[in-house]
Amino acid sequence: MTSLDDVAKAAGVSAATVSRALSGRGNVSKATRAKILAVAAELDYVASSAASSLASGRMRNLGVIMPELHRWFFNTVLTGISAEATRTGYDVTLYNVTADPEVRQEIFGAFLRRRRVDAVIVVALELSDWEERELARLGIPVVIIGGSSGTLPGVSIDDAAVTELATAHLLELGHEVLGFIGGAEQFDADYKVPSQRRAGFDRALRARDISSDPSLIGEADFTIPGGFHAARQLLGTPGTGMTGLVAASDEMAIGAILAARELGIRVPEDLSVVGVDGHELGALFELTTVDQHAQNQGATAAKLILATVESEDTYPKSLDRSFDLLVRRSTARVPREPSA
Amino acid sequence: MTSLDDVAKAAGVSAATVSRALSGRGNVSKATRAKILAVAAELDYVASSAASSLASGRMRNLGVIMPELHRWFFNTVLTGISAEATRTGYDVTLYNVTADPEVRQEIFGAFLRRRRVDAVIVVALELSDWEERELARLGIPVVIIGGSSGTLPGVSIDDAAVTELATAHLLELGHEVLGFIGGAEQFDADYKVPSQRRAGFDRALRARDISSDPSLIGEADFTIPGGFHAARQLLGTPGTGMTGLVAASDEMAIGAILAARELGIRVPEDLSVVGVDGHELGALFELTTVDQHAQNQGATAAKLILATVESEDTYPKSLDRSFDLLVRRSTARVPREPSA
DNA sequence: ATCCTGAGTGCAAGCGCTTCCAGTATGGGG
DNA sequence: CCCCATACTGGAAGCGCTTGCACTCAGGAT
Repeated sequence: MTSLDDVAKAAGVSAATVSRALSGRGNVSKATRAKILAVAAELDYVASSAASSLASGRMRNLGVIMPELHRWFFNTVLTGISAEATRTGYDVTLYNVTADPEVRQEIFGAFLRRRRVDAVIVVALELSDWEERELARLGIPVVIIGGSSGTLPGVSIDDAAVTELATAHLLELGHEVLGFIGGAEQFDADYKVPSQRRAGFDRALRARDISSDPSLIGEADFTIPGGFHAARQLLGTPGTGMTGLVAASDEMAIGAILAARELGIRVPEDLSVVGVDGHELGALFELTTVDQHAQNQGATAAKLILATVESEDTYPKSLDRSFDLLVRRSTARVPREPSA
Repeated sequence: MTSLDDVAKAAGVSAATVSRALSGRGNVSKATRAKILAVAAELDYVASSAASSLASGRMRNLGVIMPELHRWFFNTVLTGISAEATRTGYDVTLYNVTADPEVRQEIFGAFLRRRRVDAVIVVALELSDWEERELARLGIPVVIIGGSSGTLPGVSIDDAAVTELATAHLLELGHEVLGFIGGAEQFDADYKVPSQRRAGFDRALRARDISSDPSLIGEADFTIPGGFHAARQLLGTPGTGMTGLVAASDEMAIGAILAARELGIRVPEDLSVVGVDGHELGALFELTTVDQHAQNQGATAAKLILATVESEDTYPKSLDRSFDLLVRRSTARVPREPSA
């Protein structure tokens, strides 16, 4: 392995100058820099990250903490983060916090404290006080995506607004008896998004003075099978008059469409279904949804936090937290005579 | 931040002894070790990874290279790798090689060469000669999952055997006219799994002296929509007499089931469908499949390579590359009078 | 002509660990 | 009772970079 000194000798300058030339910090004359760059390329020199980190305190490494990788939101956000990090020359270290509390404690209490990362992005994880304290103790920038924290900055979208928009869409189509599939109570301790999404649904109904029927609220785990089972129950109940269904995630919405098909309920003729996410699979099911630009959320968070790390500046003022209604064919004007 | 020296002073021993006590290398008396452990816990000491890496050359970091994160196989394998790495005290650094050749070159030519990782797992990526050379140059263990290399060791399953098993299952049920949905030609340059899976299908047919009908071979990209479109085309062709369909991935198999439903073809009464993977979603569609234990593949690869790194031993001799047929309800005995 | 400023460079002191080596006990074998 | 292996421990030399500081040398201001 060629070292800094090798380059310095070959270029006839000191190690300090090579370091400055390669890192861009400090003054080096044009000619010297060019020479050094040439020699470094020639010798195929790549700096040792450990040495560089130890001396400078900078790791060029971004930590990402997420509870799982299977669900669309997570791997999509991660893809966005990774792309942005790579562009900026940063590595991405993934900490997959599992349900096992020991693993979780190990990650916050030990892994992160090795000072491996310059910054941390936390994805859809509700942090305990202890975890927030551990994070704060690291003294590095932290950003939250998909979730919130009293003390930590986030780039999350407005999780109530998305379902409110989805619900309003159905209301505008004339639907008055709406069902909702969202997060189960037991999730909320760990993850506030489900209750926010639910709140948006309620808000939209309240704005039109429509009361929601508690028997039309289903609970699921944001997956396709979860949505399927919840929807089958909702749709199997006779006499509800439900003509529209809002699902708090596209995966659940797709599950609901599958359930409807199985029960012989036509979408959108008998039932309009709208989701939230912008999942790629939505196209296949012609699902109307609120696209939350998840990959972009990841990229934005990464851009934001890396800018902070690099410039030691404060966070930029404006963030793209946009989302928009993507109307496809799973929603339609309310039928004249409601089914069931 | 408390340092090694702080602990040494507080414990009344030298830094060398603290290092030995904490790392487990070298001899330290029981009493001294206990004292040091207590003091370290008290001071909440965690070693700086940069310093430790620089001095020892060990990173305690596992690199994972994958081309994408969306498809089930990738995030499942990654989950397995991550769990195992965390258990062993290793970080996981994710390199998401995108389609952009510049990114790819950057990762192999620069990121990996910073000596950040002790070992690399390459997932489902066909490497160019240059890439293999770069990897070899790092002088660290490399393992391939889902794919192969002439020179690098792999833990992949036998990709022909899985489809052979799936196909044999249909043949045993009496099906004689089988369709196949697999990878499109253009993928093969980058990724040999598709052609292997196809080879397994052919082999099973040949073993029973059944010739495969080229018009019953569909091409898709291993996703649900891909499978859907390919199957719709296959199933839309009248007069083929096809009663069984083998898909090279569960996602494509699910797409095929959706296509069949749309066309009014009953599964399994009119058409038996079998996939390969063991995708969680398979249960919802009652999909018969060949489970390849993807998460376990990731965990196995990680275990293997971390053992190599830790002990500087050679690779273990026996590996679990098992897969097994999981019969659900998407396959059935061939109908008396074939449909269409 | 003299002073000051700032660009360009090298020296050397670390960054916080690991580990080789040497030194001191300690205990069992002869 | 002596010797020597063995178990512990500390000293000190790095690991390969970064960066504060000191120094030189021009060129512009006075």
